[in-house]
This record gives sequence, C-alpha cells and structure tokens, in this order.
Amino acid sequence: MTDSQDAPTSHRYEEIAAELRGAIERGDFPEGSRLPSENDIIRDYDVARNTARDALAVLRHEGLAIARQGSGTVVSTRKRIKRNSQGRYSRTPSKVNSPFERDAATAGQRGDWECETVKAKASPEVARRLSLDTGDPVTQTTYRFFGDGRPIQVSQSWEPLAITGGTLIERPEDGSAIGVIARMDTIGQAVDHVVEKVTARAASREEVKRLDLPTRGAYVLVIERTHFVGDAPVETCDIVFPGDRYELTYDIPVELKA
Amino acid sequence: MTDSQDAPTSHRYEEIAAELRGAIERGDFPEGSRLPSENDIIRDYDVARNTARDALAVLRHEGLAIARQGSGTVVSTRKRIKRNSQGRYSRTPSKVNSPFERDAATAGQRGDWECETVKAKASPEVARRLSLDTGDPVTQTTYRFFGDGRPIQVSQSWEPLAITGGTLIERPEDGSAIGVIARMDTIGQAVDHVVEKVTARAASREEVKRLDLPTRGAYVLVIERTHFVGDAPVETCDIVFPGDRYELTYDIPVELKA
DNA sequence: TAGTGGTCTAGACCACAAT
DNA sequence: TTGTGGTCTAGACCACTAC
Repeated sequence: MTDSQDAPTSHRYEEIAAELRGAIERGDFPEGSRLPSENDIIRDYDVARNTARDALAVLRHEGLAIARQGSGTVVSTRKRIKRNSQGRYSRTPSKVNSPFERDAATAGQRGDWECETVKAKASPEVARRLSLDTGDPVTQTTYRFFGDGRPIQVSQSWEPLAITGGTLIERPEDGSAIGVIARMDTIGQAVDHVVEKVTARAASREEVKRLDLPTRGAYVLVIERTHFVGDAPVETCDIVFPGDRYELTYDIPVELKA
Repeated sequence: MTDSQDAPTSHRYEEIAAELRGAIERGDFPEGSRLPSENDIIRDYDVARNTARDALAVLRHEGLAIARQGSGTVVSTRKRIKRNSQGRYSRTPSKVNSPFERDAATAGQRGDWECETVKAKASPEVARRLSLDTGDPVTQTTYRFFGDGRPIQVSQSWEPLAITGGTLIERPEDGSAIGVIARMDTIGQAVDHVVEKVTARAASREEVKRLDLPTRGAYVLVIERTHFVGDAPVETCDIVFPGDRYELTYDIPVELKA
C-alpha cells in the first residue's frame, strides 16, 4: 500500500527529503514547478553540497522529481499511464488508433509514434526467441512513442523474413492491417496466444537518452513479448517503459470447472 | 536487448564501473565474491572516496552488486526467479506445495514462507479495491517468502469478513484448501478471473528492511492483485518483489475468430 | 553572464561486521 | 580491533540552461 509512514531517521538528507516530500504532497510544489535548488538547500538547512544533493536524490529516485542540468529540479508528473492487456490482443483492432494512443488518451495525453524498419540478421537472443538460427534474416522495426511530445516508450520488434518475406505485410507500416495479429491473419498465420515477460532493471545509457530519463538511478519496466501461432513464434518484441510512469494490467481468466 | 555497448564516457566513475563490470562478466568475480572495497579503488585508481563510491553505486544500481555495511560489496546473483501466471490460478492446485515454492525450486532455491493473520478495518485503499466502505471488517494476512533463507517476496492480502467470517476458511492458514480460488470454492464463491496490476517504484524504508535490500537506490516490482467472482472482488493483495530478482510471465490467450 | 545540476577532491566521524 | 560501507563537510571545476 502507499501508507508512507514517515519513520523518523537520524539522517540529515532523509529529514530534508521528508520535508520536501511533505511540501510536494501538500501541494506547495505543484507538478512541473521548481524545487529548491541545491544552493537553496545548502543555505536553508545549513548543510554541505553532497547532503543537499543526497536529499534531492531521494526524491528523484522515488520518481517525485526530475533534475535537469543547468535548469533545476522540478516536480514530476506522478500519473501513471495504464497499459491493459485486455482488448489489446484482438483479431479486430480499432481502425482509427493504436492501443498506445488509447492508453495515452486515457491518461489525458496526446499519443504520437514513429517507426523505422530494416532488414537484419537475427542476434543469438532474437534467434532463440523466434526459434531461428543466429544470422537468419529478420525484419527489425524500431518504435518510439511520445506522450504529449515527450518520449515515453521505446520498442524493437523482430519478425522472421521466412514468414513475412515477399508478402504485403513484410513491413509493419505497409498494408492496411493494424497490429501483429490482424497483419498475420492476412497471410494465414493465426496467432492464438501472446506471452509477455515483465522485468524491471536499471536503464541503459542508450535508454536514458532515448527516453529522456535522469542520468543517474533511472529504472525501466521491460516487456519481452512474443506472438505465437501454436508453438511457433511469429514475432518478438522488447518494450521499454520509464519505470515510474507506467502501470501494466493483466486480466487472467480462471477456468470455471476442474 | 542486453547488447551492452560499452560507450566510452569521460567520467572517471563510469570508467571504473565499466572496468569492474567487465571483470564481473569475464568471471573474475564470481557470484557472491567480494568486489574491491572503496579503499581498494581509492588506491588502485587514485581517486577520492566519493568517486570510488559512485563507481560502486553504478554496479549496485544495475543489480550487479550488493553493498553491506561493515562487510563489503559482493557480486549479486543475476538469476531471476520466474513467476508464471499460467497454472498459477487454478481450481485444483497442487496439494503438496505452493506456486511460490515451485517458482523457487525452478530457480534452484529452497522456498519457505511464513504468514500471520489479523482482523482489521479496511483502509480507504483496501475498501476501494474490495468495493467496501472504509472501516468495514477485513482479515489481513501478511506473508513473507524466503529463497534459500533470504527474504525474497513480501505480500499483504485482505479479504472481506462479510464473505469469509464464520466459515472454515476465515483464516488462510486454516482448512485444507490451498490458494484463494480453492478456498473460496469451499464456501461457494466461484472465482472466475484475477486482475494483476504491475508497477515498479522505489522501495520504501519498510520494504528495504523486510526484503533486506540495499539502503539506497533499491526499486521493487509490485503486483496489485484482486480475485473476482463476476464483478465482485473477494480478495485483494499487494505483492512486492526485489526489482532486479524477478521475472513475471503472462500468457495471454487470443480468441480464435472475430 | 549568472545560476543550475554533474563530477571530483580530501578530508572526517559513525554504525556495523568480521576477527 | 580492524576494515567495511554510510553519512557529512567544505571546498573546486565543468557542462548546460535561461536570461
């Protein structure tokens, strides 16, 4: 639960962080507003530079604040974007928008995205996930998603050219079908289940850049997703989210009788 | 993917971290072995204390190392415990072990757990999730799970006493049925779906203590789970995992025809 | 140009673990 | 008692942003 008992600590930086956290929660610092600078904290609390930094680092790590070099530390948006598995994987997707755009709209944001497809050779990891041999030809599509213009999700998708090569859907952006399931249907590949593996880990330098994350201490949620036709994988994808900005929902049916 | 391109940085602490990371990946420091101490790094690389600390902090945050006050910084176990939704929510669970014990066994660990049940009044958050009023009576059960003796998962579960009160399954540890679905079946409550909401966030001080996490920069995976009978929630639960130690798998069926 | 956060130095004392 | 990581001080220079 989020019952944040303010257990008193004997550490100065924790005390300062707790005061600032309280001020944020009371609304003294609305979302997007600037928090006291390190120099302000040094003066107001009579501490050294590192202690002021440590206090702000606590808030940054909690996802409450974002530091930007040269600009200051501001209170971040705490609303999480909800990504729901239900209705996401359907044979008859919406013709007018993507699941991501709907998720963004639910969070009150405008969703945009861009993608780029290239032909590549399967890395050992991609080959394993697609039951191919290393070096087999695949299409690799890189997506970047924006919420209100800020990068908020990146993903990379791989499909075996042995399946899609020469068809109308060789490139995801071609053809009229939206979504892996509908696209695969048009070439007779009937996807019957999707597996998503969720992990959390520290953001890589590359992800820090692409997702505009704080340079230190950022973590991401990663979904490793694979579409299957029976036991045969037909697409696999890595989806990366800022860890403090997303909520992933799964609705799991329970069979009615034993 | 995990293709960690060692992009050169001009920062001393990143260089040191990269060297240590490389040494770990080469196997120079096997899992559980001690990394160079801060004093070692100060001497070997001729840097100040904070720079040595920053280098180790990078590895800690990546989940590669764990610092223990008074003891040293050791290479952590990289293997994630896999928690699979499939087969987890079933009417006919195993009689001999719990899903958690099987997950631990799959990771080559011995799983133990303990729990404690008390009667409580629903907090606003619990009331919302169970469609109750704040203050309504509930049973609250606190679980703690251990892998090879070390705490590895904590959870808290709430059930409305209006449903379970006076029955044989009022307390989860009573009766012979294992698991929420089988228990609810014995009192005629047929669970038909389970919703899991997955988030990542910074670990609270309480969780740092209960999960034996590093004191700074730890993050956790949280599942907010609710069992439903139709639209009626009959149990809700918060499950907290160390963020770098778990992998959550969801198998999502796709309906066969439009 | 002034102010911000990012990196770094060179010390200090403390709590804790191993011995 | 010794060595470890955790906290803290009091400075410094740098890269970057806003003005």
